[in-house]
Amino acid sequence: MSEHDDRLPVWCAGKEWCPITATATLIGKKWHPVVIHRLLDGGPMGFNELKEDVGGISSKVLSDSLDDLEEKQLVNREIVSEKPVRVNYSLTDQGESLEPLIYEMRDWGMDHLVAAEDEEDAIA
Amino acid sequence: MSEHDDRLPVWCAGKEWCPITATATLIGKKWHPVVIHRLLDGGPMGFNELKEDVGGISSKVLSDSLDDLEEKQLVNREIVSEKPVRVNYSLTDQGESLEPLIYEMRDWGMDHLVAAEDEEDAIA
DNA sequence: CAGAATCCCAGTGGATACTG
DNA sequence: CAGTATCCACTGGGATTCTG
Repeated sequence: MSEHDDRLPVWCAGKEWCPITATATLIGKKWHPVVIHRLLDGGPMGFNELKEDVGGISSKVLSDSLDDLEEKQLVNREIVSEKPVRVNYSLTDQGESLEPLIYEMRDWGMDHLVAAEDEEDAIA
Repeated sequence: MSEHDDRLPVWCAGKEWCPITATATLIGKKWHPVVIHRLLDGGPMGFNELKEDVGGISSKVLSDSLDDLEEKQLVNREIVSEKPVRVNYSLTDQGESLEPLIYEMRDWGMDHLVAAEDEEDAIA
């Protein structure tokens, strides 16, 4: 542990290191949570399979996202075969550990936003 | 319920409406999670109090964030007095319902990123 | 199949200064 | 006290095209 322990309350604030901001920085980009969710739920898979599964994402953006997630140690990239090229994406242990968080996001959305959508439909 | 129910698995995909992306859209901006966390943990408070509490955020950005959170129905803005101007920010019920998610973010960060920080320190 | 290369744009977020 | 007003730099993400 570092010297900030006596200054920083457990919950943190933005002044120094903040676990919430840190977490948000890791998975806060547009497609990251969904990509992780697909890998959690669908197991290891290839690039185009993942692309299909995520849906609505371009190759470039998925590629960028995967690069970022790999750099952040949340996703493993494994070359399975050379000809034809076959790559397998899976979650690292760190990535897998996000399971409760990702599911919490999904469940919250289901519980609190579906209803809102329906209300809007009702109004419209 | 709408007609997509038979096409969309419970977990969703990006193709149509996705609860994960929807949730991320709500709280995915840089300071949103921290602001919500401060309000969860510190109760209703005024603008500058919140600014201090969050730490490292400018007036403009906090103002923008609060506008956005208010528009998204996660935060209440209540004018308490006119002279001097006194405003009170608090969470709506919808905002409060994010408690498990926000705490999950905090806890995950504490559990999985503090160690990483320490490793980096060790290497450096 | 799994991307890389380019181009481009809108949206954040930060700095600074000012106000009712 | 609680913001606004500017200005700006950055970058994330989308469309399109090309490649080993």
